[in-house]
Amino acid sequence: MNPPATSSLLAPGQFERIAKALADPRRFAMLETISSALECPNQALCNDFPVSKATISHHIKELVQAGLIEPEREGQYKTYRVRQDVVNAYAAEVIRRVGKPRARAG
Amino acid sequence: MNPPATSSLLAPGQFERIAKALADPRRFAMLETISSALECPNQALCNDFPVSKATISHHIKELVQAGLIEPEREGQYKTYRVRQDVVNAYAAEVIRRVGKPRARAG
DNA sequence: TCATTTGTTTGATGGTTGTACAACTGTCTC
DNA sequence: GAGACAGTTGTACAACCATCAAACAAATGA
Repeated sequence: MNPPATSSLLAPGQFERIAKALADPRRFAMLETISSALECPNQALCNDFPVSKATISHHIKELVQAGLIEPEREGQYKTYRVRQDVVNAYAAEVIRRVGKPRARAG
Repeated sequence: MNPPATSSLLAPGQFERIAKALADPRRFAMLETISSALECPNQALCNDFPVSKATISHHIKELVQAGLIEPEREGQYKTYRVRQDVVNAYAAEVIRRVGKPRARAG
């Protein structure tokens, strides 16, 4: 029962999914673009990245499934927001797992 | 010690390399294993993971090239240590880039 | 030097993934 | 409903990658 501190935000398997989502440079750049605006319309991504809209949709899907961004419908359009708490939880989890010497459990 | 800024530790391109290195679950698990001991001999990895030594060598190489671990020769054997400063710098860089709303450059 | 142990490199292979094109769904306006 | 715009999905392909087996290299010990 005791939900531990920071990592409880990440569902099982989410850590790996995030790691994979962040691994592709283009996808990470898209995440940065989304992060650079409070609300990023999909079209902005189509303008900023020289890939087809299908590819953008694919990357967006990965980011959403990783829990890194949240889509918002605005009528015909779609915008996205970065889940900063998830990003922070991921970074914290990385540090917790490999960022400091493990306690000797002794 | 006062490790100055967090990201200056990462060389150009290292961020992407680290992201890719962390993306594979098995490789990350190896990094965890190395992190769990102050010095991890290669044999420990061979015992803990059901993959061939060639595969282990390959993953180790990736981790070294990403700057995440440092090899140490001990005569016939080899051990590894996690560069916690690099891990921390990576986590900090993730947060800096996408972990908080971008300043509006104002 | 030879044999053993440890780790690396090479070549091959099956799976994963980033990408595009085409077709589809959904929404808005008329 | 028709047409236009925005985004998704299916299919296909090329590049990448994790993996192994085998050959190779390096160090130890007899």
